Amino acid sequence: MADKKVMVVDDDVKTVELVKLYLNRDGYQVVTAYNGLEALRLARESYPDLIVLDLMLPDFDGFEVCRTLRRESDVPIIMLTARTTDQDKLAGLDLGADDYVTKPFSPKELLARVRAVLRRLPGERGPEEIKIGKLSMNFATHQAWFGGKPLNLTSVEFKLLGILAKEPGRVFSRASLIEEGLGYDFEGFDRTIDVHILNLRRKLESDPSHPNYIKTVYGVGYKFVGGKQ
Amino acid sequence: MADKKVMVVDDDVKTVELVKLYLNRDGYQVVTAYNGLEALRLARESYPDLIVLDLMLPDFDGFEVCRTLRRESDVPIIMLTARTTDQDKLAGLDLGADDYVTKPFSPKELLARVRAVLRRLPGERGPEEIKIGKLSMNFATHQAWFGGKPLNLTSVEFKLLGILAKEPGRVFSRASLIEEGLGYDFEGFDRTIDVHILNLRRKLESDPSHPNYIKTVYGVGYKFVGGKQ
DNA sequence: TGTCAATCTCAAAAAATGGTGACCATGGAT
DNA sequence: ATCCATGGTCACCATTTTTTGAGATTGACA
Repeated sequence: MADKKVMVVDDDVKTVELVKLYLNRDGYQVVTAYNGLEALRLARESYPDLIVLDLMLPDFDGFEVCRTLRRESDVPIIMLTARTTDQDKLAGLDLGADDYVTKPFSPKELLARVRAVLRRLPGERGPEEIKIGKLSMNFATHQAWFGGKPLNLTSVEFKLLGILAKEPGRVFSRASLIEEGLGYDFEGFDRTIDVHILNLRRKLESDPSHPNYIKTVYGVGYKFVGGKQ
Repeated sequence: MADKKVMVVDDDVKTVELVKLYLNRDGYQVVTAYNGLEALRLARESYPDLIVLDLMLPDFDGFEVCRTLRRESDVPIIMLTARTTDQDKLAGLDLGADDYVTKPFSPKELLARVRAVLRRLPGERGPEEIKIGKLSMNFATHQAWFGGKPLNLTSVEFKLLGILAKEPGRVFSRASLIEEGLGYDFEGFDRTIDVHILNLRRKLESDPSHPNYIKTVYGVGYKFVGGKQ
């Protein structure tokens, strides 16, 4: 999944830095602006996937920026506001902001909302279902079938098979399977992958020692293929 | 947009004034009534676009008023009810109200619902009612039935079950259940979800330790399924 | 064919996960 | 004030999953 770009607009440098830190740590690319004019210019040239926009800006306020942006694109906007009265909240939503967070906010909450807004975006959730040869996987329900029969996979197995099956034929190194499947912070050995692959093979290959679907590419890694190949 | 007219009916003057204040401030025209008879008379002569109606009125109760009004027009009605006591009374009855707010309510919340009902924003509110297998839920009245029998759910339980049941089969992580059900600002642990699920199971599974409907997906989260699966 | 590293396999050890009862805090209702 | 429903937390346990270690096997290549 390509990194999403988030633009953070606030006149307070500390706030911007804090938000940027958290967003970066969660894998987002971040661009920053400290006033409305800069925000508009940057939005037009860097096409962020989402904008976190403070209501109070030195030149003209977030309302104005929000309205202008909305005339030009339908980029999701999360409003940041220190005001807490109901009118402001509702007015903010009316302007087309997708969500709002009142200051002071916890970075965790903002992060959660950023994720939620991006998740709700049409098409951003990736395919819910794939079908390659005899394998079908449904990522919404976490179910997989092979030749019509349900596979009883653990969550790691499901994740790994998903990574492989989403790009049939492509070879994934153990390192990249670990990163994507077990997380960047995984500290263990890459032998672990071997065992998961073994278990997967036992669940879907008729002869696990001579796999037809989950193939080893000697010295490189593993790949999934739809049929004999 | 032309000013919408909202009729507020409650025997408590303070409540009426508060609601009126907020509605006015948000650009609505407001007419008020303090008992059922007055409400009916006023509804017939002033044609409000929406009615906020207290369930407990001095002369005859909101049930009667609601039913009578509904016989004469399809004006949207938002019911105000006290939290637990009236909830039992509501069991099994279809009032025909469009939404339902429990006292004590924040003016902010009521305002949001008024706007939602009047604007009928597409997608803003899901379906008012769902039915999956033996489960039915009515989101307007906050009632749920299982196999025809009313479930006595707390508000968190109702919300969580609603999230699960709106997309049967879909697996929800504890994190997303927290975000959607308990709010983005929830600071607690995800074990809290487990306990709510436990309580839900006790209320609708015949054998809570071997659930047929609210299933655990080990290492991932929970899902609701209509029947055996 | 011999050699070495890569991979496979098994089973034990370790860790993660989820169910559940008990406890506490809060806030309404009585 | 007292009681009760609600929601949150904790700790213990059983179960399941994940990881590891060690030996067996396989593949590439001189």
